[in-house]
Amino acid sequence: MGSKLTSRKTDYSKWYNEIVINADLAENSAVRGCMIIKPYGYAIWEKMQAQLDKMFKETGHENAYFPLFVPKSLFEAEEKNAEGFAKECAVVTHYRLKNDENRPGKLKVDPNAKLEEELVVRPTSEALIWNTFKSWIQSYRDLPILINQWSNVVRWEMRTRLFLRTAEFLWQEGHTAHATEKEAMEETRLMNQVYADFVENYMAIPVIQGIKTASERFAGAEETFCIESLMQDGKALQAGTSHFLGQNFAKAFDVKYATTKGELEHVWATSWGVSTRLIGALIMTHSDDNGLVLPPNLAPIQVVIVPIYKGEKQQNEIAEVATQIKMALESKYIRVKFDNRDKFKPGYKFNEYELKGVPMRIAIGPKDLESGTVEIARRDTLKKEVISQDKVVDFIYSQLEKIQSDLFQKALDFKESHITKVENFEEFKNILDNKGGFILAHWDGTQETEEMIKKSTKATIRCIPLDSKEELGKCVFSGNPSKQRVLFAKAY
RNA sequence: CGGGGUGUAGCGUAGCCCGGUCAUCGCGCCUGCUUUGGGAGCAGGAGGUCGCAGGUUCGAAUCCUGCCACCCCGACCA
Repeated sequence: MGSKLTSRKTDYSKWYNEIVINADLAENSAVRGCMIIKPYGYAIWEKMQAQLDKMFKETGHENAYFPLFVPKSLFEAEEKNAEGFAKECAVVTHYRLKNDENRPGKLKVDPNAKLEEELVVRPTSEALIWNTFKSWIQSYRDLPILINQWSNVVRWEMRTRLFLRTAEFLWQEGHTAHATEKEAMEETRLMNQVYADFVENYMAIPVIQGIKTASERFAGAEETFCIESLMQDGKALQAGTSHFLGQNFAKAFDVKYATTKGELEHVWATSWGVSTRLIGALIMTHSDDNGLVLPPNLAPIQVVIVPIYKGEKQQNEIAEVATQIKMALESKYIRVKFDNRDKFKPGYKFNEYELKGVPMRIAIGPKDLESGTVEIARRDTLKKEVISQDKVVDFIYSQLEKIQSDLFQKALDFKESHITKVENFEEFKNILDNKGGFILAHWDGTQETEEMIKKSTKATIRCIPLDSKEELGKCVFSGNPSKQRVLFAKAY
């Protein structure tokens, strides 16, 4: 039980569109890939976006938008960042097509339309944004700059995975500039906390906050904070990251400010982002074999009303009751859909909305007309109850809250029961193979050990948890002394 | 880029090893009637250059050659 995104790919595709981009960007190399954005998935993303946007603004950020294309010379300015992304960049080399004389009616890239300088389709926007920050910052009075951008980015991964790793994805990227290291570090931590709050309270997904090891760090960052979540199949998923960039980008783009004493200093930076990958996390955390299970706080439709009737007369009678209930719920800001389509039978609709994860369903039939009741079903538990019509609004209202907290609690219980402390490598491998989930183990702090463990088990260090306490021990792999436990898991 | 696999109707597939009324079945779609409290039933119907191009043969979805596309596993990754 418990759904994996992969095993349900076909099912989920039923209500999603697929947009596939195939492009020949250069004559000698076919550059291919696909982007998958699906209307229903997008509706969920919109809800997430609205809430995150609110939280960003509450923490003092404002939205801006920067170009899609990054001139190559600009892209390569911060070397580590450029190197980290070099292998996954889509590159625009030409600006025109023309008729292909060998294939009538077909087009080919016009070799005469080669760009002087190639344009990189942004895999992330640090370079562009820092190039802009350079012109915005002269004095300490200009700081801090707290910017967020909602955008799409392209990363040409070798292999894609629905929602988790698509060639193009939607995300937000926050970029901030600060006068002091301390302030930048505070910002990094703050935004990681904002992510944790959002994911736990709105997505009902428990997370572990921590910092990444050097090898897992964002290219160009000094420190990467993250939130790690656990999927139902026991694999970990990085749900969001917040980077302390130090002065790397300021130095690469020569961004200096005058201090109160009139001295020139490089500014300190952060960047942070979450993406449509979160939709994947949502699916893999809560869904079951009947389809999606959405937390009420994010469900595009929170309540669906399905009428059951024989004949037009009865349909009209029920529609009247349904419409009243709909209006009453909407007055409490509950998102309701009354599905009065005659083309589908009730059973079909029940299944359809279960597949879509609508948290609550109200069914109204002839029996209910007589007794003044409705039947209410919960998506997460699949339990049904008959409620009198005058109590529907209060009942739904409280149940939506309950579903939200129950979903979180269930996921939390799962996560807590899948964090295992191990003391030696045998145990480590055993837990990994038979139980899955997170493993808390001692690590000697070296990259070699991390690499060896990864090679032999495919488990990586997800993070060094923020709340981990100092505890002397021996590295689970090398036996060398260790000061604290770190969090391992197989990850997506 | 390395290793495996698959291409037959909108989707999922049988047939291929053993060439010959084999283009199969399910879902979906259309029409009609009956149905409607958990994905309806019956009857009828539409829809296919069997990935593309060659070759072998009296005859190719089936055998051979070349190409193309896609999928899975690895390296890479939010």
